[in-house]
Amino acid sequence: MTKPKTWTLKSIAKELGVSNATVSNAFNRPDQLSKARREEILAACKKLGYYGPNKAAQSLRRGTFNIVALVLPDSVEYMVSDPVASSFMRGVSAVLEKNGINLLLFSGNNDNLNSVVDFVDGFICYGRPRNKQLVEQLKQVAKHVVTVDFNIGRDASVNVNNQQASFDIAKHALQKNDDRVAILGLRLLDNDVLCRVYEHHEFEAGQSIAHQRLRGYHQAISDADITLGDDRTWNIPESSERYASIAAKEALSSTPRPNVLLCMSDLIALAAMREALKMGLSIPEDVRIVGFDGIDEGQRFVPKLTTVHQNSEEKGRIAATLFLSKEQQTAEIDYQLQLGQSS
Amino acid sequence: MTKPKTWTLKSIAKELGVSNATVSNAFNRPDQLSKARREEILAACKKLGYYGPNKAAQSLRRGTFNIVALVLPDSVEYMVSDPVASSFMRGVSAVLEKNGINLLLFSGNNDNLNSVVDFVDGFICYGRPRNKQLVEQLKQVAKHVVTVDFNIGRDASVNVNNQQASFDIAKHALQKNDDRVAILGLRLLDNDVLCRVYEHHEFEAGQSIAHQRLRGYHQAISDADITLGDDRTWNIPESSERYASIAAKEALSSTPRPNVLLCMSDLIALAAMREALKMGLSIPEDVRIVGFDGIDEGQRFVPKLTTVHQNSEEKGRIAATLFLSKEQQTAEIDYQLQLGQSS
DNA sequence: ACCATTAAGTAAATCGATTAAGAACCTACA
DNA sequence: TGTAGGTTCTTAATCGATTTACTTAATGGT
Repeated sequence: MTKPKTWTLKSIAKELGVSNATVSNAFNRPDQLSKARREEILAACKKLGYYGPNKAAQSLRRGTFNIVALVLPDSVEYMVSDPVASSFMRGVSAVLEKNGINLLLFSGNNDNLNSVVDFVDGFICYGRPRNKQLVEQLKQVAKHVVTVDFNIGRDASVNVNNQQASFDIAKHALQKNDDRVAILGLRLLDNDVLCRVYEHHEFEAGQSIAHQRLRGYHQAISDADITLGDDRTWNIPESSERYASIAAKEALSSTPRPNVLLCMSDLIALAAMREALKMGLSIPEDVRIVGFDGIDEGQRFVPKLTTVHQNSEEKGRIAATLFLSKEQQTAEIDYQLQLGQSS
Repeated sequence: MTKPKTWTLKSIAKELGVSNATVSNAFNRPDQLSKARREEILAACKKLGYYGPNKAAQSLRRGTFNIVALVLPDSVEYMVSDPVASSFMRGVSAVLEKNGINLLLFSGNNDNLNSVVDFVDGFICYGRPRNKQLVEQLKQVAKHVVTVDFNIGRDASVNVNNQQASFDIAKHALQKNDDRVAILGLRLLDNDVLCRVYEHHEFEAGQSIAHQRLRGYHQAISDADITLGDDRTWNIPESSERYASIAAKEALSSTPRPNVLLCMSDLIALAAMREALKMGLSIPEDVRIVGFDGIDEGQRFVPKLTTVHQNSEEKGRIAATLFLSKEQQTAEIDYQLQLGQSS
């Protein structure tokens, strides 16, 4: 009788009276045995109920897994709630699904990549994970990594052309050469401190998103024949309402009071708008404010935010494609200026 | 010198001059070695950059993976687009994340569970997968399976109390004992055929969702002293616009023309409403129509659909909890009648 | 001083596969 | 007939761990 247990390559081979290798080859390398032999084996396996080599063992041996971990900025919960993030995920999954690759959701709140690193082929990392240890680990991990919307200086990344987009949006906001510009920057510095930034030289060659955007702003400012004061740039350590409000308040109270605020995220821009309105300023008459991202709330706000909007789903598709190609490169995605009444 | 390669349990053991088993025990079974030894080993590993046993190998040996596959009814794409599905996912992920379990998304379009079965602990299956082969495989697979919103007669499942909910919604729709009732059933039969169903006896003990709902309807009908004709029940093989429209048209043209339509899904109910309006009937004056599910479109439709609404996020939490408990049971989740103008 | 326990650590089998190297056979050509 | 070349299949090492059964040493009771 046939054995009652669940079949393994070994037991099947013994049952059929051939070697392990032959069964393995029947499934994986048709050129290694005669066609007749192969079909005979495959048929027998089917009949006995052996559905092919165990994937876990196969993966261990081969070192490939057909799984990619999607590292989320925050909890999985956040990811499916946020429409921008959802459409990114839609793009990623469409490409992976077509290639028979499975998607593992990995929360950015985890503090250790190690819990998954041993059974995935690599990582697609959507935005900077909340837990900073993860970032450090991603820099070091010996697998392919594609980052989206941020850089860690390795493998591939997908970004909007930050410099160009920032240039465009700044250009739109600037109107006269006596405009008084201030910049509310996001993560210009490595340390987590909210402060004014006086020294700009070090940013000129920086590859971080913030530095790219800063260069776009600078270029537009210089194109408009405006001189940017040494003390007109703020660094906000994270995209939170609290920090943004403090920085915005400080900027709007500074002398000379800015009439153009270039903000590196919509969240910052919205906080700035709230502060400005609270101070009795009118937008855009007294101060023009522009953001970056294109979040929904910006479009619902009164006045509607002028910002840079990106195609998230395409971003997902590109990230996944880039991952599969295993190439080291930086891809750029399209963006559109979304013109509101805030500038 | 320390070896330059990536560490394995074996190489670490050799380096430290202890056996494989001792290193393994240091990580997994503290009681198997002295505290001093253990701390010494752990410290040395940390120093050398060995972050613990390889998870893939560990999983192969142990047969546990800390991954559960979420089987989606359709593509991943669909899942993140649909708000009800998204909130279900949110519930699932919240519970799993808390337990250190990873979530693998598995499309219901796949035709083979085998591509993942070897490296997951089991399956949470949200609704009947589009690909029917998957259902067959789920019935047979030697891992824990929790099904949601449908039954395959094994392990655990999460459902609304279909019979009670159907009873309630039918009760609400029925008003006088001369009401002429028709039932638009979903998957009452195994075969994929759109037809009238004349014989009800076989359904009385059936455990499928459809049979449970049917019993609820019957109970309400009999409570209202109404006699349901032998030819007043339709079977719709799948929840699609096309089938639903055909059945609805047929039911609304039958004699005596029904003035109450009990529909087993919102999609069916909406199709029925469209057909009724197309036929010049007014709702609810000429015909009262109720659905089941609580999808958004039903609430936007004019007249607003009366239906049964469920708490999807809680459903997700319960499904995950049930999965983790590995118990074999059926859980019920709350529901509310959502009263519109369609009845 | 003797034997029974207990603690600490090790050797080796095992999980389920892949694959390089080589054996056995067959064909064909000089 | 001897040998080069090509098929076809097998042997055995390997991936990176866990765990049972066993050895050895230390402890304790009488």
